[in-house]
Amino acid sequence: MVTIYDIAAKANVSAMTVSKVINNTGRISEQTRKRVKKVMEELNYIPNSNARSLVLQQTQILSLLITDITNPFYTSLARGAEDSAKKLGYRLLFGNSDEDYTKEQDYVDMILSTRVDGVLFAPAGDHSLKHLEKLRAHNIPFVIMDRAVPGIESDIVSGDSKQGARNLVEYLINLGHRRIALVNGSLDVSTARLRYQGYAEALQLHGIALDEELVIHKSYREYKDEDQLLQLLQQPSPPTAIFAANNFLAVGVINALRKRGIRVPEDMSVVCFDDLDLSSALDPFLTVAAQPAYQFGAMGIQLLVERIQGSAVPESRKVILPSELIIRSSARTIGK
Amino acid sequence: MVTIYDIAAKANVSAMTVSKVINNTGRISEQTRKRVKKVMEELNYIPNSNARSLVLQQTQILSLLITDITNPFYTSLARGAEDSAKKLGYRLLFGNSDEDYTKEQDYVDMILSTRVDGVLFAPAGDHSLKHLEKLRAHNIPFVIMDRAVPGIESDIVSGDSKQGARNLVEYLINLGHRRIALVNGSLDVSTARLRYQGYAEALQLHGIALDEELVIHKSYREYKDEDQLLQLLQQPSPPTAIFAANNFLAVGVINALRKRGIRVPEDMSVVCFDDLDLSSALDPFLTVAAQPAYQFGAMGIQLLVERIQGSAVPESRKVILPSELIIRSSARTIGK
DNA sequence: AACATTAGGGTTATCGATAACCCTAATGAG
DNA sequence: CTCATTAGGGTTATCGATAACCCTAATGTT
Repeated sequence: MVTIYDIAAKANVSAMTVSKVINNTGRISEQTRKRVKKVMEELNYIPNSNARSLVLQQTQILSLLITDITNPFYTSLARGAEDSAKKLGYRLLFGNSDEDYTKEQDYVDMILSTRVDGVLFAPAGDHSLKHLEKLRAHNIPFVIMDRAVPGIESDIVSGDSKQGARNLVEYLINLGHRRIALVNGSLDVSTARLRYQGYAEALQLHGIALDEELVIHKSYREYKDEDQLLQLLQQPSPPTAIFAANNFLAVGVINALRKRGIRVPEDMSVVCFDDLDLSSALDPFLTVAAQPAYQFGAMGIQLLVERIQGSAVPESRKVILPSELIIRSSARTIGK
Repeated sequence: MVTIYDIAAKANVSAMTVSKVINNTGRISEQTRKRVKKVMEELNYIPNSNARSLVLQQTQILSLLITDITNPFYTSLARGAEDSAKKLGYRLLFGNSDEDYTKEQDYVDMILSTRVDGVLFAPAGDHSLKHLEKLRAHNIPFVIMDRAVPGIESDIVSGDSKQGARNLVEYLINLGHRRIALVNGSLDVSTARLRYQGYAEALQLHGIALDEELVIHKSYREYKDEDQLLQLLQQPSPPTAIFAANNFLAVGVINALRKRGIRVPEDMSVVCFDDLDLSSALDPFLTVAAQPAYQFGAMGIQLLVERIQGSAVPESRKVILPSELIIRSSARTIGK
């Protein structure tokens, strides 16, 4: 690999002069500058960012840790983050924890040893606390995405899970549904708790008793376990509608229903949080509370960079992006 | 940040001893080793991989450059690559070129300056040649994914686009279709050329003349331009079936058709390359030639690491993964 | 004319870790 | 008892780039 010393030798200057040309600092005559630049091109010089980072104590790299790269919500978020990072002059190091705390821990160590300038962190859940504390202990700025983690104060960009859930459930109630089931994510994820609360509030507001028999808490990703769903349906007074707490759960629920010959929406209404992008483009079927995932990422990077550059207020900032109720055809009036 | 010198001072040894403990090299007594390790934990030491990379001349980082992070094909591929990289002890630096040569170039420079050990490269198209040549000029090993680039010899993992296309078109022919349109990607992408060839061969094999009026070449991502499609349909002898060269194009085509009140598959059959994952899980509708995207990534990393570690044969290796024809309901027998 | 500036560039130390080599006391061999 | 080994660890130089400071000749000032 060619280094600034190679350039220096060939251009008959010192390495420092080359460095000054590269960074546009110091006093260099136009003549010398041109000569150096020409040699740089001839030798195909590419600066070594490891060496640079070592002395500058900064890398111009941000890390984005998401929990599921196959989920459209996170890939849209990633694109928002990437575009925003690029605009601000940062590179992005992606990580994918697969909703797995062990993988998440590995990534945190990797992040620390890479000395990234900051982290956009979508936590797997409440137990991510110690990973965030580790980042903080090492003074790495971070912004939390999507899921709040009790016990940690920080900038965060999230959706309005409670309100979104309320909107969906009220929509179902307005269609005449009274027995509404909730297929939720794990309760150690903040969004799952809030969606549960929104669900409960909507019911209460309309004088409907919350029946815990109608609520399942599993994981946002285990959308293939059908046993619990079966139990749900075999109750004396089964639900007429199901609120799935995210897109993957909705797909799992609908698949399971169809396998049993239960049609959606004819026999069962289904709504969910998060849109499906391509799916919905192909077939506008699922009624959802869609979140502006791209904005999540773009906004997150912006907050993060402000934090890194010290231009942010000292207090932590909470950005809550509203979700949009998109009514399609997976739910219908009860009885008809 | 804590360095090995801090550890050394507190443990009353030299920095070199700490380094030896970390890397398990040299001769260190069990007693000293334990003492050093204890101090490392107390101080929460994390090695600086930039410093390490500088002297070792290797980073343990691989780069994965894809062309569209919102396409399920590439996200599955990314997961395969990630799992495989992790297993082999490498970190993964993602990049997303958005099918844009300029972005791709930026990423190549970034990759070079990061001094990654190797690159898994999904090229935007034929003009990626100069980017690959640049990598080669700098002696960075790479494996090409999905799309071959004329003019460059290298390891490559790709699908069998020609065969997959033939299968799809023959399937349509067997259903009785004779007027079959092709909505293709840009011809400066190898897979688009091969899918076109497969399409042509299938027609020829069955004695059907290829009518260029039925062929559109656009981009794999511009699936929203409906004008050309309109022309296609307004011909004297319009097509009865459409072969879309990838999943996004299929979605665009179907949307455009529906907007005009043309039903799929009743009025028009549609098939395509690449599956839609979530969509297909929700609604097994599109008949597709599905590629094993996860294997693409996993296999790619494996080839790459073999290349890096010098355990590969000197000749470049071409891995071709077959696609699978999945028949669902977006195409039907003509006339019925 | 004498001194102060400044343009243009060079020297040296440093970031954190490791390779290559060196050193010393203790142990072993004969 | 004497010399050779070895266990255990330390010294020094190096990776590539930059910060901080230094140096010299030319230019400007009064």
